[in-house]
Amino acid sequence: MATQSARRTQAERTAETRARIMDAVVECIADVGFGRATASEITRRAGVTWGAVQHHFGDKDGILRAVLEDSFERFAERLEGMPGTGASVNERVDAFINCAWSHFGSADYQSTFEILLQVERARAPGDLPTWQSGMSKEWSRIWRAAFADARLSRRESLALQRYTVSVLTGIASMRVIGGGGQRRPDAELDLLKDALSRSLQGQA
Amino acid sequence: MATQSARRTQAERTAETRARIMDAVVECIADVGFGRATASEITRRAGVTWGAVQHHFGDKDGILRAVLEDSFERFAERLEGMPGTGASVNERVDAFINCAWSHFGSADYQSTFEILLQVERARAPGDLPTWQSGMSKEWSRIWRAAFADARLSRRESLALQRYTVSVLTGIASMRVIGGGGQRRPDAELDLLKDALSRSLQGQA
DNA sequence: CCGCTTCCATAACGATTGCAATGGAAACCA
DNA sequence: TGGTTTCCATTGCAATCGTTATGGAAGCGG
Repeated sequence: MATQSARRTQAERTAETRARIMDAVVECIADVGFGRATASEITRRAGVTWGAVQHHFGDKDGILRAVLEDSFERFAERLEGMPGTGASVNERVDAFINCAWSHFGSADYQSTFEILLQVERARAPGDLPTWQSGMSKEWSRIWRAAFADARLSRRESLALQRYTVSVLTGIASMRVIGGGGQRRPDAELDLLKDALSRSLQGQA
Repeated sequence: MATQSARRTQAERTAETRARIMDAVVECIADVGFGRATASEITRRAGVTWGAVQHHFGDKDGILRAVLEDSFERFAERLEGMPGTGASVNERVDAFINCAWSHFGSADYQSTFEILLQVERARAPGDLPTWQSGMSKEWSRIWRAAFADARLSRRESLALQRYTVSVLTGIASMRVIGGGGQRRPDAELDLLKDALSRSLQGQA
């Protein structure tokens, strides 16, 4: 099978190697945690050597940043298909949260989250926070598009957005530190949806 | 000054050395992040040598666990002084969340949280999750004492508790990965309080 | 078919890590 | 006051980390 590997274009080889390395990083962190996701462990899982990593990503921080950007990108793509102002507020909230949770609740995001924490703590004081530079703008744009008809001040809207992100992040975090959170946090998500629907409809 | 140090009881020496080491761990993680909180950096900040750490805590994991336990303990103590069922639900919710946030929002908790993530990922599959073994019981007991009069099923009560912890954890997490969160998240906390008050009073 | 570039494996390197072993000073107990 | 225990500094070590330098194989353009 796949003995075509003797005949592949450079672009194909590059794409596959990059994907294998990035997948290995995510899988490795998910399995043994960030602290034990060493360079040798990553290369072992990816089935490549460190030379390959060096060629494509430069150094270890390079892979981590690439994984983060990839995660942000796929999240933004996922959010694109949100229903417009045609549907009811409740329906839009439901779709939005479900979609967002399909990202925050994914196994991959647990790894991304650990990378995010680690990279963020190593950030130079002058640089923009990783979340803000990578995700905040997309998130905010899509949010405004989905809930453009809500009668909220800019301040109120931002607070709601921050609350949403915080809750999703928190539920995801608890799955890590709380351990056995294989259970789907439907109750928590429902509480979040209620709060959103109520606030977006101006019910103080 | 403090040349009294030539005359101190063993218990005093022990207490001070332990406190200095644990404080150094927290301070170190808060400053440079868990990844760079190495043994030498910790001992440098504490003004002791590794021998002292080894004597009191055994190994590095020992310090981390001690810091976690200490954090849990102080949190439980803080929660003890909650008003009983005399006050109104709104007042109790307000006091409870303010008190809980004074823990989750503290600078120390950021370090604790990073330790928690790291230790949890290194946990053996059979062991209890750190949060559950260290904090869940106390939390649940105090919660039930504070809101004993709420007409909620056990399932609903647990969901509310989990939601509360998730939101607080999430807000705290966003301060780390979002960077500039020196701002007090009053708006988010208000949204949480509203959800709690409403649910505890049975307003579907 | 052949130079050239891209891609990746191999094999070292220096720096750090956390830990074990030993020794001595201070505090306690009699 | 002398023996014992507690406390902690020192030193050395094995392991491992991430990185760099170099060489060769695979695809590409002429």
